[in-house]
Amino acid sequence: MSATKLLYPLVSVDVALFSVDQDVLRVLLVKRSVEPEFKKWALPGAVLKPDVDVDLEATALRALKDKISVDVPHLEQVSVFSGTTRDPRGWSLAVLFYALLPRDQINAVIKSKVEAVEWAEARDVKRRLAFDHAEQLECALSALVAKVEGFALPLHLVGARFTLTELQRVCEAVLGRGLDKSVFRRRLKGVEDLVEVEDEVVRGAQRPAQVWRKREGFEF
Amino acid sequence: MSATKLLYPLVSVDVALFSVDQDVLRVLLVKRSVEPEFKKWALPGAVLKPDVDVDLEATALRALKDKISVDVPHLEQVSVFSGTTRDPRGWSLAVLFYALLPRDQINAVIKSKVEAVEWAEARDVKRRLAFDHAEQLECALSALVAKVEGFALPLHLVGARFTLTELQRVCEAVLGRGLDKSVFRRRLKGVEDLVEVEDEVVRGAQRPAQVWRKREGFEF
DNA sequence: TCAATAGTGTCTCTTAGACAATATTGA
DNA sequence: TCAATATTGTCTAAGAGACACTATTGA
Repeated sequence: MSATKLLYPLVSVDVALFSVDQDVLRVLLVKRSVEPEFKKWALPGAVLKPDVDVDLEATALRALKDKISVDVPHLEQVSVFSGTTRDPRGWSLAVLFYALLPRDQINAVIKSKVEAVEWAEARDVKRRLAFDHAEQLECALSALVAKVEGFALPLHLVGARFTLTELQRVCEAVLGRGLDKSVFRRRLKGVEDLVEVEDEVVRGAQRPAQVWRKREGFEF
Repeated sequence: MSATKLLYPLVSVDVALFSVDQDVLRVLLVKRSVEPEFKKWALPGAVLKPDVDVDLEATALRALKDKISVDVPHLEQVSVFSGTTRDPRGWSLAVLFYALLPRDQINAVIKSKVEAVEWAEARDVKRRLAFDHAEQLECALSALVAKVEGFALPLHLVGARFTLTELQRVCEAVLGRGLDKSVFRRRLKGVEDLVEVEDEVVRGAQRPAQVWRKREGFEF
């Protein structure tokens, strides 16, 4: 039991998969079906399999493969958590990623009979999380917020077609605070990743809203 | 040979130790004394020893322990490099840190007979580096520059006592560009980490310069 | 016409950047 | 006095934030 523990660390990957639903930023949690931390809620994760994964991104993708039925866009490495105390099995090392799922694909989550899954409010997770996943979630959330605070548009979180107001709502959900409409749109002026969809509008009981799409090859 | 390779990744830590000398940002390189990449220049590194290191920061400190004779202040995790191709020994995972050494301690580097060491210009390393260390160095440098571009003062790079002009030169060395004196000093107004040392000045063939020190418990 | 939301304009205040002016020393 | 660098001040332009205004629809 202890020889292996001491010679090799347990290397794994955890992923905070974010999406926005009903103007609320959510993160995907799974209920653990094995020991340790059996039946506790946790971020999706996977133990590194050197014979299967070409690198840690591959491990991260594998961690999500049986959780959602679509390809995960935008995987970003956040940080590493390591040491002797974070996992009861001994010396462990977890590389944390975050991933973004468009709001129109939030139902692509696979409902398994083995593992319960849940879209929890990212800022107000009711569950007590396994291992150091509460800290990891906080860390991933900070990284995402920092990026959006720096004017990056989280285009991977909106659907294929969207209005500027929808985009603003998504940013507000990520940031956890309201934004001024005028200031927000002023910023969008020079953004190359936004493309106007001509002759397409969303109608309601008000002035029609212009529809936009993402430029091919946008990054974030 | 291959069973171990496939079951466990090689986990190591590399450290980019930066310092400023003669207004030039430098990074510590060591000449490898063992295979693989024998005799090539590289960032200081260490293989994780789970029975010795409590976490990866401990591994990073150990990687520098026989390189410099003083305590390393400010160790910061940057990124992880992983995969099957970056190390000839097989599946490997390297966690990159950067560290800062005050300019007045740049001679605390231990000259070993086994390993040659060198303070190379961080932006213009003449050597071809081992493994993916060129990429790692670029990554660490970017992280450091980003932090200083965001107005953080790299106080760990200056000596115990310094003038504001010296501090400016250090920032310029890190950023790789000149800064406006007036703008720079305007920013310093509200910085709590800077403490004026009363009745101490540096004299030369000009108006004396006020001497400053770092506040106890400063972070970066 | 009105409610509702889309989209734009305007004012102020802060700050970065450029550059000038002043201060204080040793030689 | 002069050269050299420290330290401070001033002007301008760009941008953020707050908020008001106009536009266009369905009911």
